This record gives sequence, structure tokens and C-alpha cells, in this order.
Amino acid sequence: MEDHARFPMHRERTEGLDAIFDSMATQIKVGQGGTIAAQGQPADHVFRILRGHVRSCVYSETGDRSIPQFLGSGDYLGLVGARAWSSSQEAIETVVLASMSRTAFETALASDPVATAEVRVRLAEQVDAHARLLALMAHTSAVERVQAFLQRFAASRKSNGYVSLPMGRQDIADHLGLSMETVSRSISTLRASGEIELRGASFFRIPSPCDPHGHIAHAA
Amino acid sequence: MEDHARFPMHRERTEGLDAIFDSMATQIKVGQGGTIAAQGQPADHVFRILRGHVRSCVYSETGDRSIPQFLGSGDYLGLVGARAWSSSQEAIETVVLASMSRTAFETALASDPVATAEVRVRLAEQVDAHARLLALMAHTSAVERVQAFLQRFAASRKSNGYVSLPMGRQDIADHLGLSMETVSRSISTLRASGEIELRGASFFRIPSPCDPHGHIAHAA
DNA sequence: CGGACAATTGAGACGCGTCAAAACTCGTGG
DNA sequence: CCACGAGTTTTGACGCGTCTCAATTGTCCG
Repeated sequence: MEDHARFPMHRERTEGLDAIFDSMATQIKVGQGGTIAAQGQPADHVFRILRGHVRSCVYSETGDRSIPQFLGSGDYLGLVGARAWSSSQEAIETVVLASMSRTAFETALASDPVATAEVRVRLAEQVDAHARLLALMAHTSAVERVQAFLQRFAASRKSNGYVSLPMGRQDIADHLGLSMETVSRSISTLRASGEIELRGASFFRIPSPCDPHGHIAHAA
Repeated sequence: MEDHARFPMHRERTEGLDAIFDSMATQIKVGQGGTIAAQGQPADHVFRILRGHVRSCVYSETGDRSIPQFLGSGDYLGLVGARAWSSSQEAIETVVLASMSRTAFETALASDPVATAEVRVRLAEQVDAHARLLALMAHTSAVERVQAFLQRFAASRKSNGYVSLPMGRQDIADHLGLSMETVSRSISTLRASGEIELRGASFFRIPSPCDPHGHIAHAA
């Protein structure tokens, strides 16, 4: 994505969320399927994703699972500042995180107006993303939902070649409000109509209209 | 939660969102169906609802309407701080608002840590509300969605008598991702099973299990 | 190469959307 | 006070899309 402050050297970047994490966080690693934070538990840590993807899961009393969002590199967990996690944070694949205590984070935030503004922007983006997902679930068919999901995911990882789809079919189903079978059928339909190309079950790409198939090289 | 305006006594309350609006906002009135702010337009004002209810509408390119949330007295419009409105704000009924310019609001925020924290809490609540709605739309039938909606709405206006339902059936449908007809049918089903009681089309109440002062007609 | 799990495909049932018409509400004017 | 008309709500009939249950195929790792 972007090249943040990769250099923890003597920079003038003493403000902002990244700066807080760069100077105060410790790096941890969570294996595939591991739970980073559990719904209902005290939120005494805040995280920044350095590598890998995370699913936010909301479990209902009846045991049903919803996934309001997937998170990737550069995203934060716990910015809302609530005392307890309202959703579980689970590692879809092996994930590397920057972790720091919530009390330290809140203290740093209090004296950093830039970071405070950044938190607000991030939360606003989250609200918008949820609203877009609600609109998607209300007005579109299964195939359209899956197509929109794949397009958005591919766009978030601008690569012209095949892109990895780290989450399973059930994860996508719980994100889009569909059954796993319907997700699978929708993907098959999209492949049959040439809207997407698959390599295995977890690599795909969206061919350009003018690029029959084969790897996009230069011109965009 | 926190010690909000628990004490309406003399001052001491020079900070907080309410204080900002109390001291700087002007009061305006919008008639039923009126548009307070239009999606895509510059967000140069921030509002606080003093009376009445507002629907936040997201219009898609195809003209479909989604209503991610309804807002009532005490709720704010425009806290996200984006340059443009990502949804239209429309008056369901005649609405009274406290209005102030965004620049003045942002200036006041910058020197008011209490209000800044409040903004974060409000945005976090909004994220949670959207996540709950997503879960509702993903895992429940039409009747269950309508029931949950009515319960939540009734709970937000704690009155044991009949409560006004200011929004129309189409509004509820666009909120829950259903058709207007299905919402109507669901309400009829709930009435027939005694889960709700209606007076006209826009007043309802949820009888207690032991039925204190209503009359459950013929038992189910 | 084999076993466990994930993904795909199939068949049938049911819920919700769509189209259509009737009943109701409420404001307006005779 | 009643009658009228436009908009809203309710009810009905039918088709289609998605869920459920079930079996098969595919994939990854030991």
C-alpha cells in the first residue's frame, strides 16, 4: 500500500497512529485460525496489522456467526476504545501484529491531536464500509454480492496478477449473509461467464475487458 | 456510564458536545419529508436532533434506497467529519434541530477533549449498531427482523403505553432489507400471535408476558 | 499414497419478491 | 358534519432464488 514511517530513526514523525505504534508497540505473531481477541473479553490491548488478514466475527446467542469486515495490513483493532471487545478478532492466515496496552495507547492519544483525528477518520471509514455492506445485502442477488466482494477485495490489493483469497467459502458466506453453498455456486457462475478467473480455490483475478486472458503486462 | 449532565445545576459544564451546541448552535425546523442534508453535497453543517426522528438514506446508482439507521432526539448528524455527506438525512416527521457550521464545530472540538472523546464514543456506538443490523439481516427471517426492530425502537423510547411509529412501512422495509409488503405481512403476523398490539397503523406497544394492563383477546 | 477437510454440484422445499387489487387513513372542501 | 380523493397499508396469488440436506470431487499435508 503506502510506505509508512518504515524508519524508526530520528524522524520528525513524532505524531500519528503509526508513530505511536512504531515507538511503543511490541511485535507478536498469531497462527492461522488463532484468536487475537475474544468477544466479550476486556479490551486491554490495541493492535495494528503488519502482515496477514483478520476476520472480525460477531457471534449471536444462537451461535450464528457474522463477519462485518475483513482487515488487512495497516488496519487497526480496538480503535473504538470500548472496555470489552464487541467482536472476536481471528487470524484467517498467519498474522503479524504490533501490540500495545490500551492504557498506554489512550495516554499517547490524549497528547497527540494528529492521532486523535486519525482515529476519527478510521472510525468514519468503518461506518461507511458497514453502510455499503448493508446496501449490498439489501438490494443485490447472491452472484452480485460475491462479485462485488471479490472486486473490492482485489482493489484493496492492487496487483494485476492472481491474488490470494485467504478466507474460506464459509467466511465469505458469513460476511455476505449467504450460505457456503450459494457462495460456491456464485463463484462457479462468475467463472463460467468469464467475469473472474480461478487458480485453485483460493487464487483469483479479474480479467480486464480488453484482456481476454493471459497476464496483464504493461499498459493499464 | 459517565457523569453526563446529571446535575442541571449551575455551570461547571463548559465542555462536551451538548455544551458546544448549547452555546453556539442556532435552532431550525424541517417539515415532514424535508431533506436536512443531501448525499454527496458538502457537509458544511453539523446537527443535533432536538425533536422528531430522522432517517439516514443511502441511494445507490440504481436508485435503490438503504436506511442504515434511524436517529432521534439527542442524536447528532455529521460527527464523522467527512467533507461530503455519505448519506442523505431526511425528516420522517417535523423535526427541530440545533445547527452549527462545521468549521466552528471542528474548532470547538480541537480545544475540548471531553467532546472529542464523546465523538469517538458516538462513532463506536454507530459501528456497533451497524454490526448488529448486519447480523440481524444475515441470520433471521422477515418476522424476526421486524420484531427485533420494533423491540429496539420501543426500548429506545421507554414508555409502557402505545408508542408512535413515525416511519412508514417502506422506511422499515429499506432499513431491514425487505419489501414493503413483507413488512406489512410480518406486522400482521405479530399482531395475530399477540406479540404486539396495534392502534391504527402507526401506534403499537409490546405487551408484557404477564400482560399488566392490556387485554390479550382470545388466547393463542 | 492415504486421510481429513474444504469445495463443488445436485435435488427438493420454502420464504420472500413481484404484480395486482382491495381496504384503510387522513386531510380537504363542499 | 359528511363526502371525496390521494396516498398508504393490507391482503392475495404466483414464480423464483436461496437454503437445506446430501453426495461427489478436489486439495493439502502427513
